[in-house]
Amino acid sequence: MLSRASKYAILSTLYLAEHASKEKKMSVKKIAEAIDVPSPFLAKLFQQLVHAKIISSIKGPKGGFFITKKNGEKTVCDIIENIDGLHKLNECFLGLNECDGENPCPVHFIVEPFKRNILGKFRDKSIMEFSKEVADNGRFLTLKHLDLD
Amino acid sequence: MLSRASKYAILSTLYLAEHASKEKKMSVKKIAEAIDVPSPFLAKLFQQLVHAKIISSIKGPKGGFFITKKNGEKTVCDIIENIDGLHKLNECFLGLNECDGENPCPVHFIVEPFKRNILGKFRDKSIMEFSKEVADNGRFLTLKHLDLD
DNA sequence: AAATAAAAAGACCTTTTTATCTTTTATTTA
DNA sequence: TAAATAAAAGATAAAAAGGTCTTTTTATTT
Ligand code: FES
Ligand code: FES
Repeated sequence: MLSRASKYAILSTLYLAEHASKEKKMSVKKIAEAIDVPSPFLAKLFQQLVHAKIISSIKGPKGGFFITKKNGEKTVCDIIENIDGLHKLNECFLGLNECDGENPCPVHFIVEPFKRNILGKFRDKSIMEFSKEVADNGRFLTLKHLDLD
Repeated sequence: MLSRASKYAILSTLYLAEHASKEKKMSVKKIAEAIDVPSPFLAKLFQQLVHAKIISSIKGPKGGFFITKKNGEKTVCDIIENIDGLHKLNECFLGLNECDGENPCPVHFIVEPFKRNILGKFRDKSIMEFSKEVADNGRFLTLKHLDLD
């Protein structure tokens, strides 16, 4: 449904929202390490997110990425839109050219409520609100801590 | 979530279930045309499905693909398992290494019920039953008929 | 038996996605 | 001002997914 690129971007941005700020910027390397994604790839993605004003960056020593108040008002939807395109969230589960109730595929009426639900989740809360909720509810952005094997 | 390969395989098999039988076999070409998928690609997929005893085939003139009573007892799950692997239906929506309620990602509790639902749909009905339901409820396997533009 | 129709098998090609590497630019600090 | 640090930009590479083509095998029809 979502590309890896989008998934990396979402998790990394939420991580950034929780752990960085204008006063405490973070380098790509640190973030990539923290949530276990390939850092040069993440660097590319972050470039796009900066461009889309979803996150901010400053070059040089003591530089890095962070999220301003303004940035934090963007949504997870905005991330997806800028990496994959929003249509990726609305494709037919079985690959029909369109997903709509007029011409439903065999699983449309199972899939459609889910899609509405997740779209709402990604659209109706700002990244800052979403991030707070994630932290409050003890959701995970990585399972790195489980690699005890 | 599912690869195109799986989607093609599911749609084509359901089409076969509805339109072919031991007495009325169908060639790849006809099926591919009917549901609008690339025929050499579908040929490959059907090879795998024959191997997995999900569909049957006879070579030569008057040959083609069809579904026996025995075949019809398989499930859509079996198709997915043989093309993509079932794990594709159980991956974390945001790409965490595992999807489980002990270590949920930010959207786990939205995604998990949907996954259970769709898995049930694909597992608890035989392909023949599923196909009948699809026909009875007027679900579509292609939107070819809409290409009036 | 010869011609033909269709699947099986496997090699091959193309595009997209994922990932890396290198150079440049901006900023800070010593 | 020089050295160091970190992002920006862009070229490149590797892998996976998607798709095509050719040859072989099998069955049927004439
Ligand atoms: S038509 Fe297939 S999911 Fe809506
Ligand atoms: S943990 Fe992400 S969907 Fe279950």
